[in-house]
Amino acid sequence: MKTNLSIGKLAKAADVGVETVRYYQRRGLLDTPSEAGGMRRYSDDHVDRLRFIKRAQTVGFSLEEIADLLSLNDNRDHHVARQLATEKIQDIELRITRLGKMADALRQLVRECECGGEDMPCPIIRMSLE
Amino acid sequence: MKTNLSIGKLAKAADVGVETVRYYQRRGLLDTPSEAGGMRRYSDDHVDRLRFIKRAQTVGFSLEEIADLLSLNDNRDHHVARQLATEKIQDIELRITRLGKMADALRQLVRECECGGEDMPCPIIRMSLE
DNA sequence: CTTGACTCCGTACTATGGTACGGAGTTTAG
DNA sequence: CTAAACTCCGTACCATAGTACGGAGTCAAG
Repeated sequence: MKTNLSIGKLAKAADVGVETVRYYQRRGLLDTPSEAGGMRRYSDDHVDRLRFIKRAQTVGFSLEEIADLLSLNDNRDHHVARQLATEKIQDIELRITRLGKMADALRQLVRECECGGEDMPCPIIRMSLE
Repeated sequence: MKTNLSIGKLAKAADVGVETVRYYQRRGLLDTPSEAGGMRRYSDDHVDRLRFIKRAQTVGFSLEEIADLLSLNDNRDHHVARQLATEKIQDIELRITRLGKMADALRQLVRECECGGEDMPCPIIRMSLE
């Protein structure tokens, strides 16, 4: 496990800005290691955590929801964690379903284009959603 | 096809605020019907479009990206539409993969909780993402 | 035919998720 | 050992996606 990253190295490794790291610390999403003589030092775990946050964002979770997800990982109270996790699984499955339908609609659109069908409005919106 | 909705009825049907409808109009996501004597009238198509926007947002698309998606539907230039659609399909598939992995990790977490394993940090973050 | 709800439009404010800036101290490469 | 690059922290600013407000006009139920 590589450790001893400066905040700059951490940010680069996770492909975020230094200011973003600090912002997440302020929001409580990332812990702030104690200063070992002037500068704080970070580890691979911090990199993973940052990457997780970024990925979760791209699939539509807010920082608050992400904090929930992260708390599952951190939480020693497994009863609460299980409850929360179960809710989040439902939520994620719904999102997957929606995305799947969007992709289907787009594939349909592409097929129609290939068949050269002109002037018909392509039906992305009118898909039987949810 | 039900038509002749007032903006208030439209908003209620799509479960958004009236101001949100106007905002989407300003952003060009929804057309603004011409006033038929003082008030604008909306149809079911507008309801569908609003619902589509909302769903797309919950799975992580910005209004700008949603405008792209909607333009696919509206676009008569099928060559461009096909190109754009293909890109979006890739994008959506990536999101689905990520969500699937998150769900897997959460299911794993739930299993561990059920087995009563205590004190081990549950591995949501350290999943082989992407 | 009035009165309360609704519409129109413009402008202003809000919350979220950052990004930029600046001054003082620290570290590290040459 | 010095100069550039980096760190720390606070505060200010920014974009996105709305939400609220207010005045003037419109519509519809009693």
